Order: sequence, then C-alpha cells, then structure tokens
Amino acid sequence: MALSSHEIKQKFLSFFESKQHTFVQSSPIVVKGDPTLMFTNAGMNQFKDYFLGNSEAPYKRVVNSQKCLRVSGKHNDLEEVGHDHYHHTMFEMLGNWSFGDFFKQDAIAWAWELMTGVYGLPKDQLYVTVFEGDAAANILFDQEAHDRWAEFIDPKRILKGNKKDNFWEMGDTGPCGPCSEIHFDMRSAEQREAVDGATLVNQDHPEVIEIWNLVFMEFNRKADGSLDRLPAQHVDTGMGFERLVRGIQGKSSNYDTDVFQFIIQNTAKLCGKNYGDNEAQDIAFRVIADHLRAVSLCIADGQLPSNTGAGYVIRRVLRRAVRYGYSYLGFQESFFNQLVPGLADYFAGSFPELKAQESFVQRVIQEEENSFFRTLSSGMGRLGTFIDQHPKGVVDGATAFELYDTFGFPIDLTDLIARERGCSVDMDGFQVALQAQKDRSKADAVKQTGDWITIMADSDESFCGYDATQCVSEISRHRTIVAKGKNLYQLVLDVCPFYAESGGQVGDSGHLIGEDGEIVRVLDTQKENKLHVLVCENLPKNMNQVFTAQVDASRRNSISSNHSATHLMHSALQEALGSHVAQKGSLVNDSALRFDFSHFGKMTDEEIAQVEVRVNEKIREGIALKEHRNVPIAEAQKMGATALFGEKYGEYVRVIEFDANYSMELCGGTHVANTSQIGFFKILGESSVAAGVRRIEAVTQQSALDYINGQLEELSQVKIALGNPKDVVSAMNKVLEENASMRKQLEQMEVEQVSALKSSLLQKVQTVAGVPMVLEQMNLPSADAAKQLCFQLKQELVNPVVVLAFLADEKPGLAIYIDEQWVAEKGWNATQMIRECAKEIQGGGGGQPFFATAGGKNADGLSAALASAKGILGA
RNA sequence: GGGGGAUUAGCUCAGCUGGCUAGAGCGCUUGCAUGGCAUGCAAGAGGUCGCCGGUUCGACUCCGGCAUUCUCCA
Repeated sequence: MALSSHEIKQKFLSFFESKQHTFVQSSPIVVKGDPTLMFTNAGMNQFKDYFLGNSEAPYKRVVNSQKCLRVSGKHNDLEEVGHDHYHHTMFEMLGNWSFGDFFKQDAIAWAWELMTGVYGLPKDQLYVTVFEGDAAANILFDQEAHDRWAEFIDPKRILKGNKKDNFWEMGDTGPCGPCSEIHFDMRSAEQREAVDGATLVNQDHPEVIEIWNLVFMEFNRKADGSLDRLPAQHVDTGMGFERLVRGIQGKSSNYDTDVFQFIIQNTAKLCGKNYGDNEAQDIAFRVIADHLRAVSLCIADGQLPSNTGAGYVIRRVLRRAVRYGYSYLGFQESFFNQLVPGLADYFAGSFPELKAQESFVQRVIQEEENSFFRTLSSGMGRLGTFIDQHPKGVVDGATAFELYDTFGFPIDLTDLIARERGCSVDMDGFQVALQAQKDRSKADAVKQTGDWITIMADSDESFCGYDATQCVSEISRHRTIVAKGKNLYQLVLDVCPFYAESGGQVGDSGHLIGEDGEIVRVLDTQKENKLHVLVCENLPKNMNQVFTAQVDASRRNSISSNHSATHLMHSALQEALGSHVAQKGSLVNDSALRFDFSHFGKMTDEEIAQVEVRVNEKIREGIALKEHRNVPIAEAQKMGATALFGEKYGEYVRVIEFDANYSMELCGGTHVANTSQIGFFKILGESSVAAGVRRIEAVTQQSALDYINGQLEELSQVKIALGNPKDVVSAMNKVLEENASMRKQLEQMEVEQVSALKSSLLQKVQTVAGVPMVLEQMNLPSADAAKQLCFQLKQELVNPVVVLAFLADEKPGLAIYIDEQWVAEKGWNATQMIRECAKEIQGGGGGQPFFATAGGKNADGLSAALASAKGILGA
C-alpha cells in the first residue's frame, strides 16, 4: 500500500525535525504589503528578509510546507493547467532551509537519505544536476556539490547544467548561487532500456521530472553585475509536493494521486459523468480540481474575488473552472462551491483556516458563480442576436472582443457557439484588439523606480513611532520615483517616527526640518517589506544634516482614535452578532473608519444601535491601553488575542489590549492611550461589499461631533422652513400630501384648460375643399399643450388639419397636424410645411409627415407664419 | 490605475441615424367567464427615461461631468 499524501508530507516534516529543523507555518498565499508580488509564488518569499540581511532569522534551520500560487507574472501557467498532468495554479512547496548554518554537504546528504531511505525511491531512476560553471560570468564549476553527490550516486547520473537551469538568482541584484536538482525518471523499464534517461533530464519530458531543487546561496550580485562571496551561506530547497506524491505513489498523473482524486470524484458525483471517459471532459475535471484549491485557499486568506488586482485574478481562475464545468460537464448552475467542504476536510491538518471558514468560503464562491452564470446568459443572448443577423457568417474580431471585453463573455465559448451554428470567428482580429487593450493599459502603468542611494551605510532604520511623534534623525537612503511624468522622492530615516501604511491604517504625514532650517513636507509613508519609506515632493538640498522628523500629531491622533474604535467595534460586533464575525478588511484614516467583516445578512437597526451603544460604553469606561510588544506568537494566542486569517505574523507579535476581557488583538497600528480619548463613536452606515461580507463606516472624536451637528443643522433648516412645528414628521407628511393633491389638481386644470381651448377651437372649424381645418393664432400655457390640442382635435373631428401659431412662455411656436389621409391623398407633409412657416418666426422645426412642431425667436412673425400655412393649404 | 458597456414602469428589458402624444412581457388593481387552476377575456393604475450641465426650435436619443454597477486589461 503506497503512502498517502498526508503521510508523505508528515515524513518530510519529521525527517527534517529529526535534523534539528524547526517547523514554520506556511505564510498566507495572498501577499500583502509588497507591490511587486500579488501571491506567494515560492517557499522563500516569507524568508526574503533573512537572505537580504534586513533581519535576523530566529531559527538557523527551518522546515516548512508553503502554499503557493502561480497565475500571473513570470510564472504564468494558467492556460496550460488541466490540459497536461503536472501544471498547477496552487501547489505546495516543501522546503528545508539553512540560514547561515549547514551548507552543501549536509543538504545533499539529507536530500539523498530522504529520497532513497525514507521514501525508498529507486536509486537507478534518479539523476542529479550540478552547475557546470560559466566562464563569461566568471563562476566556477560547482565541484563541491559534484563531489558530495558522488559519494552516493553513480557519477554517470550526475549531469552538468548551465546557468539557466542551475544558477539561481533572487533578482537582478542580491543573493544568488548555484543549485542542484534531483530528477526522477518514472518511465517503464522497457522505455528506460530503450532511451537513456540522462538525455531526457530538463527536456520537459512528462515522465522525467525535476522534483527537488537545492539552492546554495553563496554570492551576492551587485548592481554592476559583479559577484561577492556572502559572509554567511544559506540553503533554500524547494520540492513540488504534488509531483513528489505522484512519484512515490507511482502514478502517471499528479491528478491520479489522493491529493486531487477526491475532488475529481466529488465533481463526478455532481455531474454524473466519469473521469477517464473522454479527454475533453477529463481536462475539465482537472481544471476544476486544480482551481478549487487555488480559489478556496485565497478566499480563506481574505482575498475575495473582485474586479481589480489580486481579487480579479481569483475571479478569473474561478470563472475558468466554472466555464469548463459548463462547457464540458454539463453544469447549468452553480456547482463549484459544493466541492469546498471536501477540500476543507482534506486540508484540515495543514491549512486549518479553510475548515474554520468553510461556510463563508462556500457562500462567497456560490455568489460569484451565480453572477458568472448571469454574465454567461446575457452574453449568450447577445451572441445569438448577432448570429441571427449574420447567418453562416463570420463573427468579426471587434464583435468577439466586445463580447469578451465589455460583457465578459469568454472567447472560447464564442468560438464554440459560433461553430455550432455554422459561423466562424475572426480570432486574429480578436487577438489584435486584445493586444491593443494590453498596450493601452501598460502605457498607463509606466512607473520607474530608481535605485536606492545610500547615505548612511550601517543604519538601523528603526521605527520609534509607537512612543513618539517627533525625533531627531538622519536620512539613511533615498531614491526617485517617476510616475505619470511626475517625480516623487522616497527616503528612509535612520530613526523613523512616521507610521507606514499597513493593516488598513494610512501612513503618517508631516515634516522634516533640517538644522539649516529647510522644511521638507512628508506626504505619505509607505511600507516596503520592513522599511518605512517617506514619500516627499522634493529632497532636502543638504541630505547629510540632522533633521527633526515631525509627524502631523493631530492627524495621527485622529487616526489612532479611529483605529482604537475599530478594535472596540470588532468586539462589539462579535457580541451582537456572534463569533462568526471576522475582519475581512479595514481602512483607518484621519476622517473616518471603515470595517468589513464576515456576516450573512443585513444588520438590523437594533443590532447597529446595540453596537454603537456598546462601543460608547467602552469609551466612557476610560479603559487604559495595554500594549504588549515582542510577545511570542504562541503566548499571544494563549492570551486569547484575536488573529486575522490571511495575515502574516512573525515569531514575535504586538498585542493591543483594551480590557483583557473585552478586546485583545494582534495589531501593528497606533492607538489612543485611553479609550476616553475617542470621545464619541457614531456609525454612519452599514452596507454590503460581497457575498457574506458587510461593511460599517463610522466616525469618532471631532468628526463624529461634526456629523451630528451637520444632521441637526439640516433638521433645523427643515423645521424653520416648515414654520417650527411641534411635530416635524407629521408636518412634513402633511406638506407632502398637500403637494401631491395639488399636483393632481393642477394636472386636472391643465386638462380642463386644453379641453376648453379645444371647445372654442371646434367653433372655428372651416372646411376647405372638403378638409376640416383649424387655423388659429393663440396663447398657450406650454408648448406641450399645442401637441395635446392637436391630438384631441383629431379625436373630435374627422381627418382634420390643424395649424396652431402660439405664444407659450413668451416664446413663439408652431404646431401642424395633418391627418394621415391627406398625407397620403394630397401629398401634404407637416415637416416640410412647418420648415417653410417657421422662417417667419426665425426658427426651425420638424417632426413626422402627419405631425410637426417648431419654435422660433420672432413672436411678431406669428401671424405671417399662420398666413404662410394658409397659403400652402389653399385656405 | 487605464479602456469599454449599462442605468427607461414593481421585475426583465425594447426604443435604429434627435421629432412616432414613452412601449412590450411578467407582476399589480378592478370587472366578467369557469366547479377548480401558474386559467381565459376586458378595463385600469404605475415612469423626475440615474443626477448635473451643454448643443438644439426640440434630447430617452448627441456632447461633457458626476454617481452607481458590470466587464476586460495592468
């Protein structure tokens, strides 16, 4: 009996724990606070700072399993996923790490021991690669790695690899080094006999696959391209968990392992089709199985589907899965969400955040599916109409692109449906239009980031903003950013009192005041990994002086007040609504606070009032802030502090406590020293942001007072306007009722007025050559009344002709009605006639042959206009 | 962040190049018909055409801005 995937992972972890490695939890799959990366795409992401030397690793040896997502940027496999058997969007990366501890010798020995000893993989089906060296880059052959491997494996199975495959770099600059890969030849004995596996390594052969990459970081690449030896050497290994399981379980597809099979079987149950019956369906099964993992884990880490950024990526992945289910498995309505519970159970041991939010995740997905099915059916309608109008024709690129771009209708569905109905699609034209849109978007996003220019080489770049809003400091480095043709300057201080935007709290603004008196405005403060970066309009002329760094303290105070109120409200919401309430987003600035949380259904007015009352009680209690810094994460959890899903916490955390029995949260933000400083808390509104997520907006301090006063002021205006009645509401209702009834009366009067005019006009009917005519000049209440009159006269008379020259609102106008019969018999045309007549009043007009109107400027010309009409009609 | 679309009756939507007294289906009200019905027939109520401004004799229609929302791209 082969090992299960859970057992395989457990063996990996315990193996390295037995080698004194410490297990570290996976960081969230959704990256926050790094503009260059949306999703975690490798195990090393969360350890980046250790390699860069920005901070020191708490453990020398680490083992982990990291959830990763590759859907955008450099690693974009999305369109291939499902069509083959080994590409994935979401995958787990197993790794063991040395931060300045063991190096090549141990890393290689342990890797071999695990592969062949623990997992029992056959030695004669394994190959390893080592870096061959690169004369041009002046790096030598990795002799040491080669020699270590040679202790275990037949030297014929040690292959040399080039810089592309066997030299790893983090970026253009920074830590780098040679790497060594383990490849597994999974072909049958006959095939192995026929073709030497060594020739298939790194050739994208589906059965000769790389399963483990050991990176030895020993160099630092400098900006000029040269390499320095690092003071401390690191090991970073990464092994794709899904392909490892496939190798050990001896399957020919990742999807045949127990990592994916239960999802595929659950899908099969829902659609009543079997996996393995035909290839098109099987692709759909695989797409769904893969995408379910990606979408569910992202939502569990707090990234909801949306129309922008990372949320949009999730939406696209989700829609791709639903699309395949719709096209190939016959799903006509939401199904994808029903696969969540099974997945949550599978991951319960490794990623419990999914199980903990199972119903939330399921609900979000279901709502998203429903919305996509609506999009599909409306696109279907549009495409259908087009094909009806162009039977057996070509759907041109512009139309196909419009369906895709504006209405979200997938291009492959357009193609499928067009072909079913005997049409074709101009795919080249579609691609041209798509490329044009991409170019447009890219041109807009042009932003250049200059290199950091260091002023103080060995600065701590520490943050003192929890304790002070002002301090003496120096500039440690700076750089220039060009965005939309505008220059902005960023600088980092040696000691920084400015809070950088994070955790929903906006960055501080303020000033730097130089010794020489120069003042530089700080517009904003942003976080880049652990750096606090000040954003300024200009740089000080003298960078090498001592500055007073001064945070805008009153703004900071308002921000802190709103942030503390957010914490109090979070607890109040849990009291009022239940323990399912969890933070899903937060924005705290100086004017207001916004808090998104998971909750199904609209909050009642009573619940909102209850939360508001509770928070204000806590404000009046005057609870002193207890701030706990550098608490080990385990201890913080023991204290009962609330942690957020999808937030990355370090080994040591900060706990913000307002009454140990009321509010305790892990938080890096700034807060008031005592809740009484919040003064007053007022909720402005409650609304929905997504399925299962509600939003509350609220204000505190002066903003709250301003809001209340604004409301009272409006009310007092209303009262004054109503004459200061005792009961404003009933007085208002009375006015509204009166208004409604008067409007009705007015309408009635207008009708009567028109009717009276009609009666008087009926007296003036003259018959010219057998045609009853009304030809009059008069005053009318509105231009619309002329139209009304014409059509009413039509009801009363038999096939009449009506010409009215009128003055309405002091403006001259004409209206001509010619019954259809005379239009046909005599060729009279109201439009032509009125253009002729309108010349007399210096105006123009038009309409249809039987009815036309005109307006003009010259009221004195009305009689002439009427005369002109009479002339034409022969009256 | 950039592009495109949408916003008309309680709901789903028509309304082409400015002028068809703003329409359809469903729903609602009333009456009639049938033993009953997601029944049939008839009559009727219900609309600041998202908001603000502009062009025009005239704007649901064209132009600009704003709001809301959908969608694609980055």
